[in-house]
Amino acid sequence: MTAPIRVVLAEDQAMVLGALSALLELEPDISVIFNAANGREALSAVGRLTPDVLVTDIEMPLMTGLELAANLRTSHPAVRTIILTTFARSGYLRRALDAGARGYLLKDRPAAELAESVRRVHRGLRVIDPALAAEAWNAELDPLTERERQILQRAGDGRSSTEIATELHLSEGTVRNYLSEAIAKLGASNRIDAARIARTKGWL
Amino acid sequence: MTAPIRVVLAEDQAMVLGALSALLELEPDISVIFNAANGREALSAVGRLTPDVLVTDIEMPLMTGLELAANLRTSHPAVRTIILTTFARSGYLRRALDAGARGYLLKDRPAAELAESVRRVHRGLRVIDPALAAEAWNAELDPLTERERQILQRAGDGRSSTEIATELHLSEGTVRNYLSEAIAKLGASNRIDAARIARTKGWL
DNA sequence: AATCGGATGTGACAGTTGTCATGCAGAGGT
DNA sequence: ACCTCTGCATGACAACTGTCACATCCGATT
Repeated sequence: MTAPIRVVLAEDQAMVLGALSALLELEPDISVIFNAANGREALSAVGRLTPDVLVTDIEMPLMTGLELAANLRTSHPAVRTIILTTFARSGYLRRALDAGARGYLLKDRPAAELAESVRRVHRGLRVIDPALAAEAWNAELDPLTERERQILQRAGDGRSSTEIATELHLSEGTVRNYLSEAIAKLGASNRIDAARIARTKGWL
Repeated sequence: MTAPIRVVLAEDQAMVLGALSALLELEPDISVIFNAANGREALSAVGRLTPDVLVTDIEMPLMTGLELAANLRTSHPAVRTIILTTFARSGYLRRALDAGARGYLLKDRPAAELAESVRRVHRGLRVIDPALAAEAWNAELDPLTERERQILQRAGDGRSSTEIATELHLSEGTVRNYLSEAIAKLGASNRIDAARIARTKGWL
């Protein structure tokens, strides 16, 4: 028998981390050598242990999974990264691939796919959630400008045009113009709807 | 040796569900007899299998964990329910306890606490996340009426007063009145802000 | 040099939202 | 019966929001 695949796991919810670890440890050909609670911890573990595969969540404190992937791409190119996340957002997938990730897996896929994905990625293959890959193929690009994004974020948090204008040193009319533009671009019916849509696409 | 504790698990993210199941199955005195993907499935599984303990997430499609707990309290009072969730919201905890839950556990607690909590609850004890319990002690009560909650939910999704009025068979003025009330009660500056505040407290 | 897109601004207008006073009907408590 | 609370409603007014037409400035592309 060949040596097991050595895996580092990164996930900020301790119980989910422990559970995923238990799940992978059930596989005789896979060995979880470190459980990291955030991206920073994972980065240092990878440096010390040089695993074969890294499985990481995206939204974590200190360092996100996407930042981690981007970092490892240059510092440890031999380590193959799988992003494991709740979010089926084409914007995230795009960023993950740009960061050199070899896999993008959703937490609502069956548990068996995790080990299988680790094996595939270890063999040098790519594993992209099929539904999301299809969607990303013809997904619109982010139509928002940087200003529109800034303003939409704040509007989505319940700030008024006046407050946003003050905060960003703009006139109130300008803020309303940007929001109107964003609403039109996203086909939304008001600022809140627009913020919601942008969030689900991973553009905020 | 006594018979193992029979557990039904409910969690909508399949991979997390499988992983938690694997984690509990590692314990010799615990046996996971059903994995449910939502509250409705869990409800029927409990009816068929009458487990000792139910471990359930809150936010799930078709039926939330809180609704499930409330339902089981009367239909199957012998089944002890543990809520396992990401959200440290005192409003959720309060609703969970009102719904007859015996445990409220956060997903960012160590993995070992899950099995331990199952055992304690099975022995008839309560298990409440200590930090959250302390916070809930002096947390404000939910000031919203049922109508206000319904309307605030929809407003927070970007629906206009008119749309909400049509959907709920109310007049537009009434919808605005309820929103105005909710905004005042929550000390918010507009409907969006109000929805945001209510959500972070677990009142939506 | 000419053009274009992005960032910024103004002014005007219509539509939506937030507030308040006030009213009415039904459910419960005294 | 009487009172009070809650849910629902209306109307009026002020404030906020969304849209549009138009204008200026700047940097990048052609």
